[in-house]
Amino acid sequence: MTSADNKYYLTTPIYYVNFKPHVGTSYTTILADVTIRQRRFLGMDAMFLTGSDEHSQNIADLAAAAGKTPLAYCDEIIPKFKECWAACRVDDYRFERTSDERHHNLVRTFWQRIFESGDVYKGEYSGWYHTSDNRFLDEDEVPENPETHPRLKFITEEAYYFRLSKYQQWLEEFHAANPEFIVPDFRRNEMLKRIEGGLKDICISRSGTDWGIRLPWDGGHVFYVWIEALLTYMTGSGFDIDAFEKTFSAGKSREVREPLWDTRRADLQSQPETNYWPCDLHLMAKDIPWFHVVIWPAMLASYGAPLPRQAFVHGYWNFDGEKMSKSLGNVVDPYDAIELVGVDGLRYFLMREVPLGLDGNFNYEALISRFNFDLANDLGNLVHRTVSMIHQSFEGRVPEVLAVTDLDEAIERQRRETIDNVLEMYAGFRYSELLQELWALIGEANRYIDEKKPWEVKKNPERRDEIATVFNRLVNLIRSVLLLAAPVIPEGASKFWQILNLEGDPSALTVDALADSVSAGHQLNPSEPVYRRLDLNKLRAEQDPPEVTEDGKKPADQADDNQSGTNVITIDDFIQVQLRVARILKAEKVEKADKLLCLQLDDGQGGRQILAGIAQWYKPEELEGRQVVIVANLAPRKLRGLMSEGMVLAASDSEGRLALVSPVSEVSAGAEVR
RNA sequence: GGCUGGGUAGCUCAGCUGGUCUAGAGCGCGCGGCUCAUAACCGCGAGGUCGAGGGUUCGAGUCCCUCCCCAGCCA
Repeated sequence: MTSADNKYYLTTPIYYVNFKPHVGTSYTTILADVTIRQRRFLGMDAMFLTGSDEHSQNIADLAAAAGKTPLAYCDEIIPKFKECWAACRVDDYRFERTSDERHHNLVRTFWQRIFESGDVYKGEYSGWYHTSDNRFLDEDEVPENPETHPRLKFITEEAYYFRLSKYQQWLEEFHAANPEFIVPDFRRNEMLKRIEGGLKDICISRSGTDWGIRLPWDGGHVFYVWIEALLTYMTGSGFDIDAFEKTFSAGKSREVREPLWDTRRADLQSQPETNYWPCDLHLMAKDIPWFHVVIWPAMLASYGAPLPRQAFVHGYWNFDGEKMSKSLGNVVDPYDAIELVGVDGLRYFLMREVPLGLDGNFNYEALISRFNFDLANDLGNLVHRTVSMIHQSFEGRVPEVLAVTDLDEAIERQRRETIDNVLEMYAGFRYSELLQELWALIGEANRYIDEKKPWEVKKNPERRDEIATVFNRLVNLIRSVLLLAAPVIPEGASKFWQILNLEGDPSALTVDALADSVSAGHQLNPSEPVYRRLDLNKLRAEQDPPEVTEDGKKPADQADDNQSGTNVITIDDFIQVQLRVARILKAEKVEKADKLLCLQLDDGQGGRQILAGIAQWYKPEELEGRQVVIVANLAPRKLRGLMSEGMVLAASDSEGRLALVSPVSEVSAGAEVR
């Protein structure tokens, strides 16, 4: 790329604003943000556009139901999107609304030219219209009794059509000449097959509604949403269509740029009014590539504007293997994830979990595991142990490289290779692979520490030079990792950067910084954990609603009983249950639960709280001071909003009588029961 | 129904044009080591008929054929 081609412009789809964002839209937006951050790191003038698609019939309907104008309705929801992006650490973008006047102007001018060129004609359309998908259904999509469907309306109307069919051959040539246009390639193949299958002209207007942009040549019609919404990509790029029209008329545009897809930014320097256009990348989920790789290029070809360079089609997010849907109630709210593992945790998970273009599976256990293992243990602990040791043995100053061994050279070599590989993977949007590559280096660094045992410097001062080298290598390795990972984990990268007491912020630096290194004698700040690992068991307990099992009755457990038909267990099984004696310090009834008592116990290990279903048999006051036997290693869980960390043993007979189990004579609290 | 891509350790998946794959990684599990560190880190183990069957080849997760199952796109 030449310096004239230093701009990088990408778009997310402009979202329907009829509900707040969920992980799916957050994913696309984070994908955009990571890409933009990385292109800026490469020194590019990178910009991304997102926005709102407001002219759909179903927004008009929702607004009407709420007694508002569609515009006012959107005004209220849009801030929710912006807040969510801020929470995801996506904060530098342009937001374009289809209701924006600048956009309306562009749409009118754009289509007026196409209309005049003869690619638009008047026809009639009738069919079943889906009011929330905002499109007419194809014949074969119409359900059995469409009249009973709440969102379907039969509509016959005069309409204008765009001659998409005319562009079939052109589209085939375009895609043949631009094999990288659609990523990943299995999506490309799907689209190519459909194009080969033939193209129908598409309806571009609707009548009978006021909500939308009027056709400049026929005020009785409004543009069909998709047809104008795609153009926000141009509006948002700063494309000045009026200026462009002038140079176009002067013969400066199309003629010097055939074929249209050969346009480089350098060619456009005589036309600064194009601004960030043409787009370098359109990001989208797998439901809408048809619009972006077929209709959109054909529209641009008809108009005569430079074409976008690439479209990246990603998959959907499932939840626990099931489709996420509002009716199933399993739609993941990004705020929930952020609350648990922070922004970096969410961003890292989303980027790490999905290979190029495939569907992803979201579940909280996986989210937490990734956070704990990769961010807290591998990366976080690597920085923490390294910095801590440098403080202990080298007064917090990065030592000099003195004696260099094979191992030191090997780790340095891997550091360099990783940099090259990761940069290449960023270029191809291979985020999951790249994070694996980066974490392989982190793993290598942890191994390096274990092999070099730098803590021994205290006992073996003669190893001081050798160990000095180890720390120098480690600090520089960590620094490289932070620079490369910053687009994905901007928050943590910045905090680690501060611990290393480095200047600026890794997100604000560029590739050149990878060639620099920390000089010997550089003073580090004290370390503290940046990512704190979460206790999965505790969280799991808090999530489980109590409901059943609090009366102590055990449902037949089919999973474990099928070994030999009996209930015999081995000593190994038994030993796993940790039984201890504990003294009841305090007992009180739990509100709104007639069986439960909340017990405070001295278990000889600092005390704990257990909820027991014994209220019908024991009064709180007669329990205080008593010794009982508890299961000490039972996973904690929440009952009636209170934590229960274990279980108190009690015997119950066939007549339902219940008696607590106690040692026959006093023993010290915490005594093991065997 | 057509087209495309898959079925590899308990789970999630790597394995390009056939031979360092006598089949790998991460997680989980088991055992061991270390102690600088966020109960973190490091090492070892699993004996997986690489969906089933047949074929090509000196040699096949890796190529060909048939079948079964799953996913995507289209009709």
